[in-house]
Amino acid sequence: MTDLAAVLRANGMRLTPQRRRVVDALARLGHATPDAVAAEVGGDGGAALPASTIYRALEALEELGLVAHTHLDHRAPTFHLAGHADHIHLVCLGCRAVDEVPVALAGEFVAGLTAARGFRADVTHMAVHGWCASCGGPR
Amino acid sequence: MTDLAAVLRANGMRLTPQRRRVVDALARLGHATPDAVAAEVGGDGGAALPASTIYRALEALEELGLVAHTHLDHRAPTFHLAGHADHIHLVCLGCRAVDEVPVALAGEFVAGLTAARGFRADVTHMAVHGWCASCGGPR
DNA sequence: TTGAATGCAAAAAATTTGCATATTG
DNA sequence: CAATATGCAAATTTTTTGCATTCAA
Repeated sequence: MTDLAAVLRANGMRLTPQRRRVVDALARLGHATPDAVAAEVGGDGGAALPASTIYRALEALEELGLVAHTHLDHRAPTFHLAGHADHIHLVCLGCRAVDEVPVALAGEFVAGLTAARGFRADVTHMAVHGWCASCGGPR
Repeated sequence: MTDLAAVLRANGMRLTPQRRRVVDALARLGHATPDAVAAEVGGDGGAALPASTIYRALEALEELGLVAHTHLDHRAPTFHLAGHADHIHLVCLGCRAVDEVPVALAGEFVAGLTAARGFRADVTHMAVHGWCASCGGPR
């Protein structure tokens, strides 16, 4: 909480009520598109925020690593709080279902990337596409 | 080649010169956004194709598993031929650089997903975000 | 006080859709 | 021939930008 303000301030940024509302919305939703965030923010009785504010807030928060995003589907990016990111998304190309698995499953993979390229993967941003148990695969 | 036509026909679809040009463009580019495909298709001296045709061609080809896409950056999806997908993309959140590593690195990870959920991951569609060796990471 | 953020409105992008017409198989 | 695709133009959707004004620190 106050930590939020601290991180922002440490980077010459400010904790505005709008940004707080965006963070709260993400906390409630788990993960959501900018559009969904806008709807949630406006839904709590408060006045809706203009799209530009939502986008700029998400961008600012992401820059500091407080928020991250993945692409679960074709269009719209899906944002979530860094703290909420405790799972990897499995997106079925057949039925579009989204499943989640613990990040631990990718442990070796991540370690391998670091070893091979010095790349520190943020698996919490990851969406893996493929075919779920019920779907046939490309036909 | 003829295989392309065969797969399309087997699904009640047709191999039109436009679709062939889109496939050729992807083959030349490796991977590209719909916009880049349009530019490449138009660049070879041939007439440019309307955006809708490009989108519809990519959609049709993707449905059959002949083409796939990833999200290397925030916006635009990046398409590539199924055959070209022999690597995983590492996208640096710091400098936006895109590196590639062999899919083999994810072997165990993929196997784990299948074991845990019966999910057959198509790693060729995967983009892993994180921080490259030269970039500091979230600050 | 003072630079960072917001609101608004307008501009850009990026996709999608309707439909008459042209084409493939 | 008959059903699938294309071309075009218009409509959507999504995201970005400019700027005067407000507000957090």
